[in-house]
Order: sequence, then structure tokens, then C-alpha cells
Amino acid sequence: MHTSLPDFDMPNEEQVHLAAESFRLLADPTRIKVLWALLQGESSVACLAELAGAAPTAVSQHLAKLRLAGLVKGRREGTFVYYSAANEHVGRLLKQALFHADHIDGEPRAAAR
Amino acid sequence: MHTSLPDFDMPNEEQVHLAAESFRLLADPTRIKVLWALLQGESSVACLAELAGAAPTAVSQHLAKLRLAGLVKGRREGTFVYYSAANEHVGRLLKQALFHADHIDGEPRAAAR
DNA sequence: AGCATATATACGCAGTCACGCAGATACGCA
DNA sequence: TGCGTATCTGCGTGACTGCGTATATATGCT
Repeated sequence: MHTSLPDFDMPNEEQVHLAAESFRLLADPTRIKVLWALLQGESSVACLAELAGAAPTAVSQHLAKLRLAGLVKGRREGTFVYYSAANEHVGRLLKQALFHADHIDGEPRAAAR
Repeated sequence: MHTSLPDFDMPNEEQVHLAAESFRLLADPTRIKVLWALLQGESSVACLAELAGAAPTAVSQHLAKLRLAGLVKGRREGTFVYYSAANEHVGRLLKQALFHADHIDGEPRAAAR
């Protein structure tokens, strides 16, 4: 066998899977915008759709996924459903990723504005 | 119009796209394991494949994507290619995600088993 | 040169995703 | 009750993804 394996610390399968699932949920521009908005306060579907520049149907589907993952929760008020972020750690991940997207140091892509 | 729109801070399209792309690259268990291993030191493809429990071809393909994204870099030594992490920020994102995957606090919902 | 190892690439397949569309459901109002 | 608005859900489509197989390239050894 390969004895050249250093004793690398390797997380559990479950941790890896959960992390991958979290990243997969964040790997969509519309969901990122929706979550980013929800981190600043609750909002309705139509409002989020306008903020994200997407159709309300699409936003509703994204919210359903995020709700199933426990990242957001909805509060019904009349015909509106006001969503809000239910998890804090995704916010941290999001902030780090967006912050870093603004400070690309080693890569060809240049920030426009 | 909806006047209920609070003045939500919304990042640029480019930032969102870049963040989504980063998350998409991290949204795979094999790539997570590979990156996690590379954050602790350089390693060869076969070694990474064994660490990640995946076929060397698959790992090579993942490394190609990560290399195109500028996240890892390869150093050839004989027939081996030793890869190493080229970016620090993905490490931070990864650490946060894995740390939080270990500390699921808010929701009993995501508990797989 | 020939062969073996290590890695890279090309192609096809099965699974997943985001989206649009249509219909269904929930709520308020008259 | 009926209508309108807001939201949700089911279905189909096009695109993408990860993986396996096969092939190609690179390096070392004899």
C-alpha cells in the first residue's frame, strides 16, 4: 500500500455530506440574494422576487428548498408569507464568500463596481 | 408598487455570481475531502484518491476543476503530481462549514439518522 | 525502443437542478 | 358565495454534474 500517506485529519462522512449540502444550497445566485436579503430582515415572496430579480414562482421554489433545509422560516400574515432567516451560520458563510468575492487577489476576474 | 421594500443592501451581480461559483465548487463531498486534505499539505492524486475514498480518475477530474478555478496548484515530480491549496479563503469557508456541520444546533430537522 | 506507472483527457450515461407553465390552495373582501 | 391576490405545488424541458470506461500523455526504468 501507499505508506506515503501523512496522517491527514479527515472529517466524518456525515460532516462532509452536511457541509456539501449547505454549499449546494448556497450555490445559486437567486438563493444567495434571497438569503442575503433575509439576513437583513423578514420579507415576503413577491418582495424577495423583486429584490432578487426573479419570478415569484421561482423564488417560492427556492424558499421551499431553503425551508426544508431549515435555513428559513415563514410567517403567514394574511395573504402574505413573511420569510426570515432561521440559521446564523449560513449568514457567516455568505458574508465570507461575498466579502471574498470583493477581494479577489489571485484571480483573473476583476470586480466591476 | 410594493412600498414595503426596506432598503435592503444587495451585493453586485458579479459578487453574487462569484460567491455562487465558489459554493458550487465546494458542493461536492469528494472535492471537500480533497481540499480539506490539501489544506494540511500537498499530496498526490493517488494519495488524495485513497484519502477521499474515490477513484483516481474522478479525483483527477475534480482537481482539474479546482485547478481551473485557481483553488489548487500542481507541482510535478517524476510521475507524481503533488497538489496543494492555492487559496486561503476556501479553507476558511470549509472550516466554518465543517465546524457548523458538527454543531447543528437550531434544527432537529436536518438530522439524517 | 519497449514497458510500467501516474496522471490527464474524451465520451456516454444516469441523476439532479433551475426554470417556466399551469393548476391548486389560502386568505381577504364585498 | 364569488372574485382577486399571494403563494404553493406538480410536471416537462433543457442544461449541467459526477462518475466510469477508454484512450492519451508524461515520466522513469531497463
